[in-house]
Amino acid sequence: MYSVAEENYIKGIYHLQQKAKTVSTNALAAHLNTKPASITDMLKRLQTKKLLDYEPYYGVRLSSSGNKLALSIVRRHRLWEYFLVNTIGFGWEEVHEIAEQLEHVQHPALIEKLDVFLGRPAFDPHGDPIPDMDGKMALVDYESLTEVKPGKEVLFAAVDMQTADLMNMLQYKNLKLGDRLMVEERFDFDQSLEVLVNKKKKITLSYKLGRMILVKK
Amino acid sequence: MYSVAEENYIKGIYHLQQKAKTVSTNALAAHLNTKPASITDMLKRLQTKKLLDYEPYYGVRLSSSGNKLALSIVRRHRLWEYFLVNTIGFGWEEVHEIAEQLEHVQHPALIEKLDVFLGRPAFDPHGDPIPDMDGKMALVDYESLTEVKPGKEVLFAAVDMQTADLMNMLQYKNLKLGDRLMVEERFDFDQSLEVLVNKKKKITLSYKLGRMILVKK
DNA sequence: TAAAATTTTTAGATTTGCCTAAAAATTGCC
DNA sequence: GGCAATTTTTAGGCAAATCTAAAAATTTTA
Repeated sequence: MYSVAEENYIKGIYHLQQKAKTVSTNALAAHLNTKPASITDMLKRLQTKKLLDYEPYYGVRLSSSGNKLALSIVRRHRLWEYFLVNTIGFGWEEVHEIAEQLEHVQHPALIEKLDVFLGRPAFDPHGDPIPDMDGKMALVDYESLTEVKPGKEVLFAAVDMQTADLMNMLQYKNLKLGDRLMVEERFDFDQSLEVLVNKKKKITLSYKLGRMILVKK
Repeated sequence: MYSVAEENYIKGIYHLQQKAKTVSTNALAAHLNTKPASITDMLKRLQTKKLLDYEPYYGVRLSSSGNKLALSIVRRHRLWEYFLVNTIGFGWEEVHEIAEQLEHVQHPALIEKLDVFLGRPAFDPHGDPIPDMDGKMALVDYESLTEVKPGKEVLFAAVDMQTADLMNMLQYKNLKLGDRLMVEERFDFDQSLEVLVNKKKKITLSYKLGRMILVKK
């Protein structure tokens, strides 16, 4: 079995790999809130466990077994998030931190039983797809709200990163997954957006916030 | 917050304290599967955190804050066991090890929300009472089946310790909490028992097994 | 009650996972 | 292409939690 620290490294590399082919020591250090020297240490250890391909000075990639492990951690995390929101009534802004702990609970049958109880959900409360036992998950093709042509109606499908700050902000603006959004204006001055929500309410979103809102047609 | 190791020491001392006033280094080492030297180390650390009263060579007792912490860990453990059996369908023989991990997940609202969802159960699947938020729980006065007078009918109320071996054995003999038991014979030779279950089936129990079966009137 | 047996503590070492400071390698720029 | 800036690694150290072996204290027993 793998330690909590090891699992967090693998998961971190997995997430950063979604945006770039290989992951740098500094990027991983920032993501995991540690120092670069600690990253080098751990990469060497995970290398010997064949979870990743690590070439000093050239960044790191997950091996196929590392990728499999990452998907299983992501699966655990997202199923627990679904449970926390839909079964015991947490708000979506609170569950990320709890799921970070729950995802490391080890037991061969636990996640399968949880999945069955929850009804094998395909998406977590933030719109991210939940991998199945074999690591397969729904293909998603979200784009950021800042990239949508004004006048086109889209669906709020997911958030880019689940920081509590962001979730609280969305809560405050009363934006929920599934809302219909139409960009009415995009101002060149500060790139802020005027958005019509569900054909009723017009709200203002900063560029930074718009970037975090992922939508689909 | 306290580490997993610290919580396990506090919980171990709590359980051993149920049977004796003070807990010896050796007893705790056996209970936690560590060496006596490690126990001494940790007791000194927990002493400085005021969780216990430790007098070298004279055993240890939980302080009132240690006792409060122990009860909250026991509460978490038993609520998770209840969830695993009654919500997602585990057998009672499998859940102890999983709950050992889940009990260390830290979050101010998690256990309260879980408790509400479960309907504030008073007993876990092994018949042990679940402490409430203030550490209060149902008073139980169980006795071992080996101490019951032959001919007296009693209810199977709890098991003394939840080892997987014991739970599997009870599973095999088809004994469940709530069964009505009557000791028909107790043999002097090996102290084994002949027991009538639910007025229908007669089974044989070894002394060691009978000791683990806790009953009430 | 003194020697033997047992229990407990101390001393010193190990592993994991992290740190800081300095050295080495790579990249960026004129 | 060479110097400066940046990134990454190495070296050495630290804290938590464990271990073994030896010393000290307590308890048992003859």
